[in-house]
Amino acid sequence: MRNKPLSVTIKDVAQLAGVSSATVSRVLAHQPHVTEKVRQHVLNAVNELHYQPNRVARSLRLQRANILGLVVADVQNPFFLAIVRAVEDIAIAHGYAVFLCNADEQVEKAKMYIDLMLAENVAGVIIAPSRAENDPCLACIEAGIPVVLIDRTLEDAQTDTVIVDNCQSAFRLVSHLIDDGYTRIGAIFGDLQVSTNRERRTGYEQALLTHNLPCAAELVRQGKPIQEVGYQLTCELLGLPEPPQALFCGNNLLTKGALQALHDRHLRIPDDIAVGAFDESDWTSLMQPALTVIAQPAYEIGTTATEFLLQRIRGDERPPREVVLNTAFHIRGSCAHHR
Amino acid sequence: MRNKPLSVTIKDVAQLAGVSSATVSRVLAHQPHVTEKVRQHVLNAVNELHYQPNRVARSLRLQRANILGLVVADVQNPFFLAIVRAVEDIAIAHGYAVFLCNADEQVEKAKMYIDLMLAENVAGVIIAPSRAENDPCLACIEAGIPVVLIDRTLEDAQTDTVIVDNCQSAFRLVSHLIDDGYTRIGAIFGDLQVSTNRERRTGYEQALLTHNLPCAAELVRQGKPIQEVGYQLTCELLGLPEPPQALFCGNNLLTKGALQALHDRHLRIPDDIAVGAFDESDWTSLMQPALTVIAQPAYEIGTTATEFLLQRIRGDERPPREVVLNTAFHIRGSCAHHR
DNA sequence: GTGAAAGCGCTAACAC
DNA sequence: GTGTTAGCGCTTTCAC
Repeated sequence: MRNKPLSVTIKDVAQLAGVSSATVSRVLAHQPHVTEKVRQHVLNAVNELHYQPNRVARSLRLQRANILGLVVADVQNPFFLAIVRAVEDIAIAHGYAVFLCNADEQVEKAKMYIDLMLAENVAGVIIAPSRAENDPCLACIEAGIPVVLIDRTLEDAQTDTVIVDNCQSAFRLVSHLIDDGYTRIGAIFGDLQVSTNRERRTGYEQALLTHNLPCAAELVRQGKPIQEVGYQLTCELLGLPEPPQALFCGNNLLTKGALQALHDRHLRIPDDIAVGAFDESDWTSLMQPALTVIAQPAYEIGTTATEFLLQRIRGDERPPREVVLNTAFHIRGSCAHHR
Repeated sequence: MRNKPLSVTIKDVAQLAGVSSATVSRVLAHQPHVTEKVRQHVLNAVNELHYQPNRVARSLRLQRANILGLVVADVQNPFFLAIVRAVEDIAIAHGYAVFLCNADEQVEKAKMYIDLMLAENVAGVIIAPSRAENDPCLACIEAGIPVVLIDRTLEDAQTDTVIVDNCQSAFRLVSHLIDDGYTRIGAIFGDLQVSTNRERRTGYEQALLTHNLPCAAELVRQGKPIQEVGYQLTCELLGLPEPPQALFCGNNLLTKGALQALHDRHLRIPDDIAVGAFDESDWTSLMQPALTVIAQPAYEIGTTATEFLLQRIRGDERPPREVVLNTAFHIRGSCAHHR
């Protein structure tokens, strides 16, 4: 085993400053009742020794680490990645480290990570699950740790939630397609156990109904929100006796699969089939033509959630809040007037 | 403040099993010299109480947490993201959590994170910096913590390194362009302080020299490896009196900027200009035409580095190793026979 | 206003 | 083979 050089402890500082470790602790915690002179001595000693408090010891003593847990369903999804960055930015600014957990669409992995976070005494947790399984998250609430949910709601969890208006956003996009003259609009969604996907489908259906168009069950498909499934579901739609004129993709990974399918069949966008999708990605504007999308305020979701969490950690006992953030609608070349 | 319910400690287990906490510790550490009968009693108690060792207390006691630090230059870069996933997978399998730090191309941020990691007693660190600044990383080595560098080498740091053969890979790609008949090949690279970028440029130059082509200084540009800079550098090349027939992009973010620039000027690939690039991204095969790229074995870099790090943590004192992994060359539609 | 001392949960040296 | 105990570095009563 490598031998780690001993680091400078609070005792070293106390000794150099000629006070007790209790006093050093008080000074660093910005507590009152410390003489200004003593305070200066302590601060000088801290600087001289480059003292950095041992976060582990503090965690053990306080039974709470200055760490925020963050569980996302898939870090490779740019939507979640933007959230990760936001949470990190805010957390760091408040002296918290972030324990990032990539559940990777697996409930067992999420559970394992949450147990790990609890064992690390995290101060609070932000969870952005993609599945309906709620067990892991509830464990945190049971453990008395503040929890903020993002991206989707959870029926059995009464806790702060930050989401977007999925239904309204989907309604807007599909309505736009209808206004462009498309009447036969296919749609692919992620698992319907997830509130997000249910709401997006509802928005899709309501748009059709509002414009007196039929909701053909054959035009709506759902599956695991990954690229391969997007590819397959799109192939199914294209194989229909009467294939759709336009396609609504309910998630950015499904979108990638769908585009791959259209590409492989040499279908031109929007001439052969129009496309509108949920989620902005860095390649959506690079495409030829660029993709019409609903952009979620991912970064803002992250910052809002983190601020809520920090409030709870500080002891805020208000009843749970649900914040609904606005999406942005970017109309680009992937849909145009039909025919 | 919320009051956290008391968690079950090693003492509770000891009491239920009718042994001392030391024995429980021994059983859980898989130490020998424990009667099978006692062992069973302890394990039963552990299961019954759902005991989970407090990782914080263990860290404090051992002066070393079961946490691996991972510092990447930019998590939004798919290359680093793949590494993140790899490190996580291996670490978790060995009972380690991962403390992910996104340096975000900022040395100060990297330094701050590294201080934080040291204060958290991480067992070891994997660093994938994008800048030449080496200070933060050296702090770990000084602190006696095992360090594995990935993606690039660091002259003043004698420590394990996992990289790819950037020079050879660039040589291969540029040679391919030359074989296709392109003689005037522009190139854009990230900062030349970074070994990776220097090597890629060397490969580019050697390919030209080997094929008896001139190395025109005007055709080579470098800057911060971000999309905006890629855009700008490409515009500069296109603005030359005699613009390049082909473009070699030395990094995936530069590539995105370059493609955006070509797109904005309505240049067709490969008819107007051919493109070859470093790094596979999820959109490179989605493009029309798909992009010819050198794919780095990002996941393998991550797994290799993590395995090295775990060996060092276990006390391996071998001299530092440098592993060079192979890249893959995917020839696609973005370059074709010239004229 | 400051110090002494206990103790967070765990491991490892030392008894027996 | 198992128990007793000290102590990791910190915060926080409780004295004075």
